[in-house]
Amino acid sequence: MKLIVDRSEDVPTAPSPYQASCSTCRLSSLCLPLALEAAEIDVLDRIVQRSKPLQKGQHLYRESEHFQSVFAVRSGTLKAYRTTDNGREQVTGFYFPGEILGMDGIGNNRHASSAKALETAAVCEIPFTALETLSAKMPHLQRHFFQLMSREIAEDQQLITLLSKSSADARVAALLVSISTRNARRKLSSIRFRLSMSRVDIGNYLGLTVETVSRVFSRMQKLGVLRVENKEIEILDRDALVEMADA
Amino acid sequence: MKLIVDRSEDVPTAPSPYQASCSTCRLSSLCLPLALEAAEIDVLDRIVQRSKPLQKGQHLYRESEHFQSVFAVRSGTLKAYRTTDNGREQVTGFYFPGEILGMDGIGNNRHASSAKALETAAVCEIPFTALETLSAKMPHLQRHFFQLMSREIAEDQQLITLLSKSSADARVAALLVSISTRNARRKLSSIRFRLSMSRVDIGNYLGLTVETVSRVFSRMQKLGVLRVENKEIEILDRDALVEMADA
DNA sequence: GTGCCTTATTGACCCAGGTCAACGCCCGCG
DNA sequence: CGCGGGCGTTGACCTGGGTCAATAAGGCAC
Repeated sequence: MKLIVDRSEDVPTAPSPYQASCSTCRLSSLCLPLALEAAEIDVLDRIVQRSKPLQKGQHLYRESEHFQSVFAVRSGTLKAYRTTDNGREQVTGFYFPGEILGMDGIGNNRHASSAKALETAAVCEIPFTALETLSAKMPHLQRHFFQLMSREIAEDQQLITLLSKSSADARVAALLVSISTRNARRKLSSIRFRLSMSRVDIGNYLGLTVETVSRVFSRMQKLGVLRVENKEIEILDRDALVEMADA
Repeated sequence: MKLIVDRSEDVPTAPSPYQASCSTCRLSSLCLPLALEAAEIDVLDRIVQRSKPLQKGQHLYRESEHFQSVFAVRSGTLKAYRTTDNGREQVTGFYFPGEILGMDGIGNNRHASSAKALETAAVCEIPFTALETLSAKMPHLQRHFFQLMSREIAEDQQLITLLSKSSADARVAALLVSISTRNARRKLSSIRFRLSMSRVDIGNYLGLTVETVSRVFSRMQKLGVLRVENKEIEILDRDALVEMADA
C-alpha cells in the first residue's frame, strides 16, 4: 500500500525543559495532577520529563517496544493503533491535550499499541516505575491512576458497544459528540473544531471505509446537522447528533 | 422481548467462609495472589470475602450501582454487559475462574457494566478501598493490579480490532481460540469444552446475530475444523481456527 | 506560482450478514 | 414421563455498507 518510505522517526528522550511545571500547566485540572495537593504536585513534577515536540507523523512509541513510561498530551493530537497479525492497522484511540496514553503497556512491559502524532504535538513523559513508587506514597495519586485506567477500560467498552451493532451514522455521530465533549472539558468550542485526523483514520477507528465516512458527513450536512468544510466541523444541531449516536 | 419476570436477585454479601484461603486456592497462580509472597498472601486473604455461590441468572452487580469491590471468579462463568441508551444490551466480556471483573467501576465509583452468572458460580469479593490500602503497602500487589487493569485494556482493544473489520468467521474463531487458551491456562482441555454462554450471548458479544453464529458453527463443522454438539465444542483443527481468526 | 501527490467526494454495483419465517430439539417443570 | 417454551438451526430474501473507479480539491516541495 504505502510505497514511499516512512520518514517518521522515534523521538529522542530529550533533557531540555520545554515547560515549567505541572503546577503552572493549564491542563492540570484534567491530567494527572488532578486531586493532588500543591506539595504533592511538586513531587510529581520532579519525575515528569518534558521533551521537544513531536512532528506530525512521528512516533511516540511503537507496539511491542519495551514499556517504560506513560505519556500525557500537552498539545496536539495523537492516535494509538495496533497492527493485526495479517498486517491490518486498527486505530484504537485519539488522544487530546490533558489525556493520558500508553497505559496498555503496563500489562506485560511492552507497548500493546503504537502512538503517532497527527500534528505537531508536545507530551509529558511519566516514567512508570517512578510513578509506581510515588503512588505507593501518595494515596491520592494511586487512586487517581487507578481511576484513569478504569476509565480507559470503560471507554473502550463504549467503543466496543458502538462497533458491535451501530449504524455508520451512529458511529460517526458518536465520535463527533465525543470530540465535542472533550473539547468542552478543555474550554474549547464544543460546536466548532478542526478534525486533526484524516478520514481514513476516522473510518479505521470506527470500523468503516473512507467512502462511508465521507458519505455520512455529506448526508449529515444535507440534513442540516453539520457544516463540514474539509477538516473544519461545525455542529449545527447537537441534539440531533446525540440522537443519531445511539440509534 | 422478555415477557416473564426476571427471577434473578442480587446476591447478598454473606459472611460465611465458603473456602479456606487464597493460599490453598488452586487458582492462586492466575489470580490476584500471583507474584505475592506467602506472608503477603495471608494479608490479602484477610480482606477477601467469600460468599455463597450465585445461581444461574443472578447478578453479581448492576450497571450504575455504587462501586465497592472487584471480584475474582472462583468457579463458573459470568458475563459482563452494558445497556445502551436505546435499551440494547451489549456483552462486553466473559469471565472464567481465576479472572477478575468489576474494574471498570473504579473510574467513577459506579459500575460501568452489569455482571450476571451464566451458570452456578462462586466468586471472591475484594473490597476496593482495602485493596488500595494494601497496594500502597505492598509494591508487588500494586504492580500486579496495575498490570491486571492494563491487560483488561489491551484485551478490550483486541476485541475492538476484531469487531472493527473481521468477518463473522474470524470473530467466532477468535472467541473459540480465546476460550481454548484460557482453558489451557487453567489446566483444562483446550480442545474440548462446554460453552457456558448461549448463542445469543456469543452473537451479542461478537456483534453478530444468532443466526450468523449458528451458520458459522455449521460451516466450520462441515469444514472439519470443529465438532459442535449443542454447547459441547471439540476443536479438530486448531491451526485452521487460528488461521481463520485473523482473516 | 505550479505541479504532483495525497486526501476527499461521489457514483455504480455487489455481497456478507441481517431479517423474517418455519421448524426441530433440548431441558426444566409438573 | 410427557408437555411446553425457549434455544438453536436452516432457508429465502433484502439491504447497508464495502468495493471499484473516476474526479476533484487540498497542500507541501521546489
